Amino acid sequence: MNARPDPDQATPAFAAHDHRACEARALDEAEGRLARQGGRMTPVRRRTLEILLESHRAMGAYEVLDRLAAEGFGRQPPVAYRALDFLVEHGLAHRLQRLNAFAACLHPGQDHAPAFLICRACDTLAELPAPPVHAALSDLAAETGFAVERATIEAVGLCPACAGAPA
Amino acid sequence: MNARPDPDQATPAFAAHDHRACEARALDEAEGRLARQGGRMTPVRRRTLEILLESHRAMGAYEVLDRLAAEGFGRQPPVAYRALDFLVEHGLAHRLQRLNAFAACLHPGQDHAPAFLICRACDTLAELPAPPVHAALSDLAAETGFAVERATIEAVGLCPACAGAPA
DNA sequence: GATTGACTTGTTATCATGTAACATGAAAGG
DNA sequence: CCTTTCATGTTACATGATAACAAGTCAATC
Repeated sequence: MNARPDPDQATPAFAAHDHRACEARALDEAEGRLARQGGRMTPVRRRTLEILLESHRAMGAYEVLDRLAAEGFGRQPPVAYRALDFLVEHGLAHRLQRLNAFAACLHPGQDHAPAFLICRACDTLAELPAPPVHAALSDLAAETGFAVERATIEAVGLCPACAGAPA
Repeated sequence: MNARPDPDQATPAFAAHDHRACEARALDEAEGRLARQGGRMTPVRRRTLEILLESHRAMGAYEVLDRLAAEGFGRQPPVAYRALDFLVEHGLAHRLQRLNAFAACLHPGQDHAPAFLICRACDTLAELPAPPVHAALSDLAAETGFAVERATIEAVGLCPACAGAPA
């Protein structure tokens, strides 16, 4: 129930902190991680990670690309996408995803706190009422002082049918 | 603990069911809802909803657009987007969102079950370790027989700073 | 130290997704 | 009938993402 554990561990992003150190530590860990995993930390990749680390914000690939181009790296989309993909693959960055797709609502009217289950084999989508999950999320967020207004909860996996009969 | 409550209420999407009835019921409820809310159920909108209801799948806007165009409606993107937005606004469809953006990972190495908190005012993003939320989601999913492999949990709201000093 | 092979970077071209801005058309209300 | 409002349609563009290919780098071996 301690809302502020070791700041080095929990890094709330909202709290005031020594960002320079925060950045340096992440870069440091990255180097170590890559050394152990055999990945190569090249200039573009390092710079890309630094750019991402500058702010506690999610950035679009093209925003990153602009920065890279301004510093003499290639100005074509693949340059940024490749560096970003590399970082994600090695656990150094996250991709915040969106499906950009629509589905009919099967529970209109009921109070809405849905979660979505998407089968990666047959693309079937199930909408579940998920108040407990939303509650768990809101509680966690509240510990950092964040007020959740809307939440997106999507799971990818295998539906019973596809799990039973893998193609 | 009943894995199969009233099928009319829980509609698992994965279970065998009378889809014709399922579709009809949703359309029916939609009409009622719009009548109460004052929304207008026009031909494009109705057709769009029907298309979405045909399958338990999420569809891309351009996929819907192709269908609409083939049936004599406009063939420009806004036609589909407007109909879909309308349905979403009136609670008749969901938009499965993802941010399509990147952020540096602040907890590399730790076992990863993160949730993201995105402040809508300052765009600051916090990454939280959220095993309880993932656990709650997996438990819920397991009740339908779905095996979660990856989950995306994103919350939009106000960070403490922006909540305290609303611009 | 030359050669090979894997990997990285860069390019061009194209596709997919989403929106802004404006013109026309139908419908409800006075 | 006229006005206001909302729906539909268009063109044009912004943004996000990838395929396919050419060239450079680097380490390891022969």
